[in-house]
Amino acid sequence: MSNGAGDFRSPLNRNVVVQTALRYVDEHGLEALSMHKLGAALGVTAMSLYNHVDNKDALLDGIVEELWSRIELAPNTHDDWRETIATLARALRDLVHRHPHAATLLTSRPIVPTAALRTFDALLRTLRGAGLPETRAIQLLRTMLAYALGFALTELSWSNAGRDHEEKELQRLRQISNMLPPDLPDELLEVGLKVCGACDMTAAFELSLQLMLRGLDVD
Amino acid sequence: MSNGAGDFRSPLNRNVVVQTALRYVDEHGLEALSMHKLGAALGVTAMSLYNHVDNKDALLDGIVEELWSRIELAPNTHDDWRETIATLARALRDLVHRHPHAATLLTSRPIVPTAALRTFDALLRTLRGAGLPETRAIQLLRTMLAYALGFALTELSWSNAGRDHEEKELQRLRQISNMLPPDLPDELLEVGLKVCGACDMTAAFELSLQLMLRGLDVD
DNA sequence: ACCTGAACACCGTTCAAGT
DNA sequence: ACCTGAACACCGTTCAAGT
Repeated sequence: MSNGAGDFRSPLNRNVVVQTALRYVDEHGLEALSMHKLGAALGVTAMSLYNHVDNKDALLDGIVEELWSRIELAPNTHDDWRETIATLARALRDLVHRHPHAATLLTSRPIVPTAALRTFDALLRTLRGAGLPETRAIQLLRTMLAYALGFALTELSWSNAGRDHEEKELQRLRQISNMLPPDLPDELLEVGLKVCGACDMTAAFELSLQLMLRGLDVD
Repeated sequence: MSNGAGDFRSPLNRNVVVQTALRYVDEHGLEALSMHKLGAALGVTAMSLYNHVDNKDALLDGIVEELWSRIELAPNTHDDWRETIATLARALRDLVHRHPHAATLLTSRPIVPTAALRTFDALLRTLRGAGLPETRAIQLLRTMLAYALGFALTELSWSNAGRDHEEKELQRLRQISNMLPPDLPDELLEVGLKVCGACDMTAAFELSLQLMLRGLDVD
């Protein structure tokens, strides 16, 4: 018996290593991920992972690839390019919400995986098909990327524990005050509660999204 | 002689520890920061830092505080609230650009320092003074925060080495292709170059900014 | 081809001890 | 009050050795 999973386990490969790493981060947080512990989770020692991944940085890059490959664009039923681009924004925010602990990697690892480019390519095609000039389409894409990713990441970082909006008001306040400085002057407390208050973030996201698209529209 | 700086050095305090930490991250990158090395940079052993900071997480939180306190809002000369909010967006992007290695902390540490709240408070006052309903002002603030932070962070992560736009075209291409997968299909290469291409990011930022503000305007 | 043991320098953190 | 030495468990990574 050479490992806890028995001897019938198929040999490791890069893909299962990366998949397991993402699952591990989803469950235990990014800081908890180590080569040793990931190895243990796979019934193997840390050193064995280096047969499938160059080093830890490469593993993190692998997670980013995996994230981009899991983006789920809603089917583009409407023939409106504004809806198409809104779809990307929602899909990105969804992705961040599904992987809150791994999402920061999307802006901290400087790589653009194939899966991301495929998504961009499809979107640019649609936009061009709708008659948008190419430079405009690219600018639009970049803007939406930045908005959706930025919104989701700040939203997440400022309400980390806040799973659902179902929680009790009192513990919501407690949670917000944990993010605020303990020595916060009274006159700033109100501002903190307002800006960090959970409210309906989905609605806020949609509203700003529509505003942006309208801004593009009147051009 | 108890340390490299001589015996006349004034005793450490939390502020100089945090300041030095930020400077260290600015120079050597976030990954390079360790308690041991920060101690050495201060002419002291790692353990001594724990007299001024609870632990490394608290140190990182301190850096986030420091970052927010270094935001520089351009003076609000115009009486136009759209310019006021644009000023915040530019200041945030500037801040990220001035501290590219530390900036990711802004969305990975779940705290909202006093300096941030003070900035928000001033802005909300101005917006209310211009006649905007409070809920609208807050939503506007959140949107701009997300947009500016998101734009700057994605911009940074996808052109990490790209210091100035003055660089040679060839090495710019080389740099981009470093971010792209080595096995990228040809048909996606063009998309990658377009989306990641440096172009004039400041202009792109401004353009989208104006579009968003215009979207708000026609309401 | 894949995995391991032993080993390395480095990490965060503690605690008792020094001044 | 502030700093240190010794010590701890835990990192990432290498390499020679096993199958």
